[in-house]
Amino acid sequence: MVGPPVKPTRVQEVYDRIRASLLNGELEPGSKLKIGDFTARYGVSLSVVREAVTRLAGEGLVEATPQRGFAVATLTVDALQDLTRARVLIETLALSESIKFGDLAWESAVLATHHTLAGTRMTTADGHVAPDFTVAHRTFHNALLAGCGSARLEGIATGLRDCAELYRHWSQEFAHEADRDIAAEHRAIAELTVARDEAGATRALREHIERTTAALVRYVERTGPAPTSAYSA
Amino acid sequence: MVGPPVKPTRVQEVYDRIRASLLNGELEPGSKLKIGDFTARYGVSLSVVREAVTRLAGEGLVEATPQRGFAVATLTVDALQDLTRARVLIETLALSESIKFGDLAWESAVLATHHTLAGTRMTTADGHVAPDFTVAHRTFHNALLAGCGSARLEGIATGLRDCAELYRHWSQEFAHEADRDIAAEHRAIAELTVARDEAGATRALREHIERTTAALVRYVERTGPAPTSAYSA
DNA sequence: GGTCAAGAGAAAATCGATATTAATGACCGC
DNA sequence: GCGGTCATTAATATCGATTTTCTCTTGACC
Repeated sequence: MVGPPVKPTRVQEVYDRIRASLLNGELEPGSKLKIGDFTARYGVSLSVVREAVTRLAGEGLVEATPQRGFAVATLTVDALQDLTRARVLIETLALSESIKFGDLAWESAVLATHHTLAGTRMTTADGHVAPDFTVAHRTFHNALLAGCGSARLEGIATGLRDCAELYRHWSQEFAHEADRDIAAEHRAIAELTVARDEAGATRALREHIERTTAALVRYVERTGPAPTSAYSA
Repeated sequence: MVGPPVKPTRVQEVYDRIRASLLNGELEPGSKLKIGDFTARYGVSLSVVREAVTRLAGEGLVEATPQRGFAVATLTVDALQDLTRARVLIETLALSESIKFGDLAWESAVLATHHTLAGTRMTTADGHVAPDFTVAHRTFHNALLAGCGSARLEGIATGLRDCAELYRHWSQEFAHEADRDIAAEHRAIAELTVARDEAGATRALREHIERTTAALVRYVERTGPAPTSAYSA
């Protein structure tokens, strides 16, 4: 009888905070993560920050280069397209499985999370991405795949999505996708999914993901090959 | 002009060695990984071992429990079946993509690695799994998926396979699968793959994976719920 | 004018010690 | 005699200092 520990360890706290910063777009892709800065900001020792960042590197949110430290994952157009391809393949796979095996509770969750998403404004008054929206968006997409019945598959899909999320912020800040009706895309995905239309739902999801990438590519190509990579020179 | 670092860091060395030990079945699933032991064995400091093990935990080869240290990943029957399902879905997906998009070099590599595998004895004189075979086996399976054109997808598949590899040793040591002709399975997979028979090849791969799991399940059920988990009590 | 090399400075990697926390077993009360 | 409580012990988590490695600047040389 051992409950999951009640008191989070320092590493866990720091990990959570840095991760949130990354996903909120508070750190520029490609920029160096100086361990020293974080020790000061969070009032912990090198080791703690180091371990937290090492974990993030394992998830692919951060790039680790021996002897040269850590940097927020950079994204070249090539890498972005590989990421997108992997996401499309794996997320549509998970969605197919969900549609095949998902139960009523899953269906209900899809509807509920979509309703929440639909009722959340995407941008704040000053034009930034609303934190609420980010959360609702992720929750909705997670719900879609939650019926697949495989914790591993779900985890993999979520990990890939988080990698992409790193950059979604940057594209949305700069390349307002005026020509998209994102709400409609979400609605279509939700409706086709609960209607158990496997082909339709996966197609809608694929297009949704690919449109987001297209916007990202436009952004990356306009900004240059992403803020200086740790290597590239 | 920055080449990949020539001199491996201590963490990297320790990481590699522990990882190899895990994959070679030198550490019993579920057993605790005492940091202190490793510092003595490898002549490095706590921090180094800790970081190496943290990385392994990120890959799923090791379980980390706050305040209670690290243990070799345990495998319940449930978790094993989830792992298998994820592997089947993702490896067959990657194989399909390979068959669709793989080029001549990929085809050649499949044939070459299969030939090597076919020419390598599985067990040593004393009945253990031959290290050569383990390497050849992994190389072959990697080659199958290498044509999929997505480094990410390939990496994910490899990661899942490594997780399973952790236990393959234990099943093979104890449950000699007399009723299987593993060589024939590999041959079928290789032939169907180079023949670009997508349905056939993926079916053969799926059955190959599922047969291995069946043997593992027999082993786990016979041995009990795997050598005492860090939790379970 | 440009290239390359030496040196100062900054950052990462590693270490050994300290503070916390969990596991172990003896001890006491019921 | 049994269950529970409290010291003891072992291992983890954290820290701050030291060593090693890279980076950037400066200046000599081609």
